Amino acid sequence: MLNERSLSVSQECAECPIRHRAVCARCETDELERLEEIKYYRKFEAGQTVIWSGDRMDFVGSVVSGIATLTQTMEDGRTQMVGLLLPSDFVGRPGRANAAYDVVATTDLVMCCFRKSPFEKLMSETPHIAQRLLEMTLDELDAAREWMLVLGRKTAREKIASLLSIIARRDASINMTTTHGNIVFDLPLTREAMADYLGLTLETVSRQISALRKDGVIELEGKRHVTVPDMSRLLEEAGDDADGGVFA
Amino acid sequence: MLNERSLSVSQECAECPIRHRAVCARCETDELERLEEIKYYRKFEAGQTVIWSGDRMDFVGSVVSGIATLTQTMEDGRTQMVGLLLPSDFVGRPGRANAAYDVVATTDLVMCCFRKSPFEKLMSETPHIAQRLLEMTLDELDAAREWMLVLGRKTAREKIASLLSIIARRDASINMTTTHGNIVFDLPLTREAMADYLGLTLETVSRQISALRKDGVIELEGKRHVTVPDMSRLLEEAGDDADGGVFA
DNA sequence: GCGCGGTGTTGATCTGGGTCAAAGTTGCGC
DNA sequence: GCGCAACTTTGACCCAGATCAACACCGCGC
Repeated sequence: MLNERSLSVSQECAECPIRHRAVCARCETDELERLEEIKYYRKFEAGQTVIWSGDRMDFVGSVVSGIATLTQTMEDGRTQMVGLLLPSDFVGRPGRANAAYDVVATTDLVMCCFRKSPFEKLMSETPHIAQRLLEMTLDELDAAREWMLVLGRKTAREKIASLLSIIARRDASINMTTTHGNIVFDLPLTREAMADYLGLTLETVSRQISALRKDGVIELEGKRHVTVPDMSRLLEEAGDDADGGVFA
Repeated sequence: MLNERSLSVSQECAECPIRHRAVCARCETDELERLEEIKYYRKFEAGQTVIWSGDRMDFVGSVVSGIATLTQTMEDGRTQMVGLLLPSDFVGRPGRANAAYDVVATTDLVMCCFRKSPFEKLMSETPHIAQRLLEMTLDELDAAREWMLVLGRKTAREKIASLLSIIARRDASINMTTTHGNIVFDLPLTREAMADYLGLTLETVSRQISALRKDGVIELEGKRHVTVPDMSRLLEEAGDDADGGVFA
């Protein structure tokens, strides 16, 4: 979690992923200076809604720390998570006035935001920003399509294994928490949120997690702390070839 | 279908969606001239594979006429369609060497292609190309996420209705084939392809289409020719609010 | 006209995951 | 430390859609 110190003018840039990854990788000095003018931070507590689908959205931004979800809900209450936002992920769509999805913080969350219209102006004047966003959007599109295979064709057990694989990988790239070869991480989602991501019920999620534990594919400490003794085994359970699959 | 006449140098630009929609909308003359150098057409017959997942892909392009599908296949043969390419849709990913999905022509198909590396160079020199691609990619991402809701949370009947809605709409925007209020179109997909799109079996697709016909939601002439007497009824069956939903 | 392969329909049966219900676990405010 | 609420697990039963099977339709080559 970002402390006040790190939010001071001189420090924040080093901490802000969008500055580094989406906008600033190849920025010149004058662009950096302009960015300062339109940038601000927002903090949310676990459970808080960042924005409701349909609401006016006058900013874009990226996750600095914490986790948020993107969900769609039908009138009768069925909900489907369509994206998981981890640190460095970009939120919001240049050129669209209203949010298309509910964005909800599932942990305490810090976002680095940019007012939209100046951001768009900056983008139109700075070619590599659009290119960087294109690259990121294409990655998201690949992830969404990979997830379509999970939702459409995988069994409940494969779905759980796929989700654990993704979390393990994303988490590893941030925290590098491995203990003598084991991969160790905390589930950032409740069983219900996992169910909404996977197109299952929470009961089925619970049962399949129990089954994977019973079969030694994962180890559980409490409800959330997971150890994966053999990642290739987990990938196999997910129905991916060991060489990549969901991680492409 | 494009005839030879329309492929001559002076006519083709008017017919080529990418030129108009993805690249040329705001091009200057010199850019148009450069584009000519790297542009070529490819034709495919129904059933032909445009490119296999994993193969080297040295072009990007867009569909001029006909329909293609984007599919993923697991080792055991389960397949999931992750995209439907209709005229004007863009194919390929700047900055990636190999195809991520199988692309298959489901009807006779004409594509307008650009050799990739000159296209990328052009893109880096012409800001609005990257911006246009970003816009298109964001639209595709929205479509993919909309489809995640269909795959994860809708019933078989709702899935069929959702697919019919999408085809009706896309088709209408191209052909405007409505007869005194009715929406009329031909299904461009086999029952099996529909099943692969919807995460169902072909038997279930067949049964649900029969059920929708029996209930008067659609009318069928032969296996493929569909009439929708009441579009809002179809949208209701799809589980979308009448105001947009899948069409957002 | 006939046979054949691709496509589509329909029926019978099975089953993975949903639904309903109950009880266990954890953490927090008082 | 108690009580409550949120979260999780587990069991019993059910049903939507898968699977297996048979047959109908249709265009095409001979």
